[in-house]
Amino acid sequence: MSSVEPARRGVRLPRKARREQLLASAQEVFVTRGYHAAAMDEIADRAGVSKPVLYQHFPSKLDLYLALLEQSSQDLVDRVQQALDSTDDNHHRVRAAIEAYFAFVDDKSAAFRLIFESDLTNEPAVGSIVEGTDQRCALAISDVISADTGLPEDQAMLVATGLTGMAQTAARFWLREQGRIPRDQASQIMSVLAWRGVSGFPKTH
Amino acid sequence: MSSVEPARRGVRLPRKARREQLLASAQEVFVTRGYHAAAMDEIADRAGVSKPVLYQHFPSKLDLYLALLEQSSQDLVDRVQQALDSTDDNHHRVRAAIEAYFAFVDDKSAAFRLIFESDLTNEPAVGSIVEGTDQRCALAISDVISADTGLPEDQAMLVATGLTGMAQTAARFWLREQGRIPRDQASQIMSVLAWRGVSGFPKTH
DNA sequence: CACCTATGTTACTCGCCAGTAGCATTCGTT
DNA sequence: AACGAATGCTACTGGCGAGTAACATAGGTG
Repeated sequence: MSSVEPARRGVRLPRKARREQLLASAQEVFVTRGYHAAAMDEIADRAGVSKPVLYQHFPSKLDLYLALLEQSSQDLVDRVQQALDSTDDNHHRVRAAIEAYFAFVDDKSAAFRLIFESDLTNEPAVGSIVEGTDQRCALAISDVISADTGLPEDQAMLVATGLTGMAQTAARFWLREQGRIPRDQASQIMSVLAWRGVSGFPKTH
Repeated sequence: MSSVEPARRGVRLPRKARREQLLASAQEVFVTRGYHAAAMDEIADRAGVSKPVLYQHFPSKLDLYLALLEQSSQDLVDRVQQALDSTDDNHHRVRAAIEAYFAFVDDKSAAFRLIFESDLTNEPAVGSIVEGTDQRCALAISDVISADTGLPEDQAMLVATGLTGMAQTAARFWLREQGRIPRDQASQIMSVLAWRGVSGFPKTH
């Protein structure tokens, strides 16, 4: 695992490559320590570089964090959107969307911690990204629900939000208990649960 | 609202009463600012008292926070347990348990922010309380599911955890959007969704 | 090869805030 | 009324960590 040991010092890198490396280091540190306990010195160290270099690439700790957060947010939203677009059978849609949450949580980058376990949600910029992520996923799901059931928008959005919460929580639980249940089976069970729930609402056509 | 304006200074209180008042002040501050942005000075101020007095009652900021966290954790677990004990009709159980989440989130103390939106989950003591809360609720639900369906324990726990996540997320969403859907109706919709989901698993008897 | 810019370093400052030392005041008790 | 214990206050320390000033060197280019 190259990601665990810090990079060697004294190696010069072109600006763009250094930036990418710094983002990777920052992601590891933020993900394991959280925002508050993460030290800019540690992030720099892990990239084999000193702190001022870090500040040549990012104006502040918050900006660095936001860059990573936005990236992870978009990643999740994309995964969910792709899952919904991957078929037009709603049963399969549910299956794919829930699997998307499991895959996101199972990603080795642990990016999900930034979104689902941020310790800076009181910072407005962070809060709005975190809430926005959930909202964008829920909106995509809600559109499908609205289109294929008689539920008014408000209620469809409530149901969709509940389902994202279910998927997220179940996926994180599965990750903690890894080994007891295979991923396929876990996400399958949750899909069955969710599908039985939503498929019972009145059809419009 | 007496809870908004700080208490008058210069009023002496017996130890026990002061402690309760400090806990109440701390709850307000932690809930609105989060752990990190909460200043011990502000907590003391809000109780109409100076900081050293606060330290006569609690040895550290963390201890103070933990005291509140444990209280809120127990509160939620109790509500869920009581909901499950309130009937032996599983349909009603689901309804009552989900309503418990909505009621907890709707409580004016906003205690739910401590549990569901803590910004100190990296502190082990805090993390274990927060996870433990979810786990204790899920366990209580899982027992019911296990007893009345053919699901093995692992899977029942997964389903139960997913349901707690759904209830929690939906309740918080409802709170943000307050006014658009009455609480009864919102928790009713989620109950229908959840009940259709779980009631489909094979019965043992 | 000499110069100049990119990249990088060491060693600070500066503000914030949890926690404390030492002193003042009220109030019940005798 | 006088004393002691409980309650409270002002004013500090000490450490941590984000952000910076000033200096150093590699390496491409004429």
